Amino acid sequence: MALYKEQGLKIYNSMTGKKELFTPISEGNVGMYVCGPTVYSNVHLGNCRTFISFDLVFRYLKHLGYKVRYVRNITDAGHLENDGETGEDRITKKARLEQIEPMEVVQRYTVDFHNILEKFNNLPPSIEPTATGHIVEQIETIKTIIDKGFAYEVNGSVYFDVFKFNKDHDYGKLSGRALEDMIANTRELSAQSDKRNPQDFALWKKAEPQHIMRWPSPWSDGFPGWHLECTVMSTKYLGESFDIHGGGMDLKFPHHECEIAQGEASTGKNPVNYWMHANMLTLNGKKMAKSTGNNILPTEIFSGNNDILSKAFSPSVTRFFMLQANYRSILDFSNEALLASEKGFNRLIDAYNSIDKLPSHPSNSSFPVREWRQRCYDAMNDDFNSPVLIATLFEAVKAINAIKEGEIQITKDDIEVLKTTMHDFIFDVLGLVDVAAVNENNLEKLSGAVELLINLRAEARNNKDFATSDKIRDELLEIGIQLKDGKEGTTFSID
RNA sequence: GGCAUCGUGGCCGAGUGGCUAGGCAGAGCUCUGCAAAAGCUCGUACAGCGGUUCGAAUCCGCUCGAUGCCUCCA
Repeated sequence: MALYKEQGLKIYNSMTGKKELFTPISEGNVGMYVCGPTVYSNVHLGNCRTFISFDLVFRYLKHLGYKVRYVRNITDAGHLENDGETGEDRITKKARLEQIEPMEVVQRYTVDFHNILEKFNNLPPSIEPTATGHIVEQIETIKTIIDKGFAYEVNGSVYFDVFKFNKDHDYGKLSGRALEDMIANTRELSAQSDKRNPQDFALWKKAEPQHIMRWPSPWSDGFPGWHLECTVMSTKYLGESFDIHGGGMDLKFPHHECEIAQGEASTGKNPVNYWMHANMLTLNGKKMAKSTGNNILPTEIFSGNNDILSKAFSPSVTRFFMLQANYRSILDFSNEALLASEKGFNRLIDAYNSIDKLPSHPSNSSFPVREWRQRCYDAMNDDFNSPVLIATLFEAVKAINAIKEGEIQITKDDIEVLKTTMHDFIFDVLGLVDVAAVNENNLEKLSGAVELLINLRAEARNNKDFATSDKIRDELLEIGIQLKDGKEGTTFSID
């Protein structure tokens, strides 16, 4: 029996503001769409948080036994820097600055995006469609929306008629806005507009002569509106209605609101059952953003080459740091928080690695392993509450250490359950990586060498030659290998 | 200005109408040749002011503050 049948997963639905029991449209199958990046510069850590959050969702759904189709787009068509009617798009601008082709920009930063997410041990999505690869489909959807009367053409551009849509639909229901309020609070736009109303948004834009990224369409040589690609590609690969749509909080309005409008206008159906929004990662208390320069790149964290951190941190430690907060909470990035996470992470991994050496008791188990395992699931079932999961895993860390000390007992069967559960959650669900264990072949040789030193040190200690024993201990520590004297002998860990 | 979210101990961060997660840091103890590691113990926090309640940090109202969105952004 699939796990999902016995575990009641609840998801916080941004649309209703409530945690709801998750029931996919088709039993056992999940369709999930997540808004991907615009590839015009290096992906920064704030971007990564969102994708790590949804990687957790993806991993847990899979762990529960669902067959998941995870679609995440790459926005590679040029979109304008602001809502003005003229101006350069981001990708073209970058291309001009770096004196390369726009598609070279796209390629370069798509590769960067993939590399970084791989370092964070994110699983690749099932389908990663690009906006430029779906121009034909986007044009078809625009035609449909025009036919249904929810869009109009002006001077080669096509706009979505928000006012007309709002007459018998609710534009703003996701973000809790009312169209009337938006009208009252509309900012003055200096640029001249072809729109009937400022709230209308572009489905197709006629390209200015200097605009390089352009495609022919029935209305003009131009390019699609930003919101359209997600509607088109989610519909194409997941259907007119699908289960989960995710993205960063900052996309809730207007991007996701527009997606709903486009979907409902073109198909008449509610496109998404569960909306999920990952919250922002802040730096110095402010949102990380490419446009303001308030950000840090993952490579700067891994290398330690930055002004914020006192040392380098591995991708897994960084990921662990993020997973210690709920995806719906704002999380502030700081050196102190990373240092704390690193210690905790190492303690967790060390405990896991020591399970194999635990002594078993023929009959007694004073640690309630099965009850504990269910609490791990309970945590994740409660809207992917990774911080509570981690807290629960630390209960096992305590137990493991207590067993090691001989303070409590556990049976062989329970050790097996403990180990499997720890492995499932640490590595499969949370997606953490034991850096030292990655290269197992070399680790074995290294272990042999360290064991030799441990034995030499033990001999020296027996002979009360503490100068030698301390030399071995201290110099190993300097290299990054810590010896740990316990009741059952000495073990070691590698930083 | 509008909409939204949030304000938890030294720091990071969960959670809940009554039984006060977890990590890091700190103090004491145990173990140890010394240390580290590990274990045990300790610290009683929920912005402020009112209200509802037998009881609220948890519900309601107000005040203050922060952040996000309202223009591209994960």
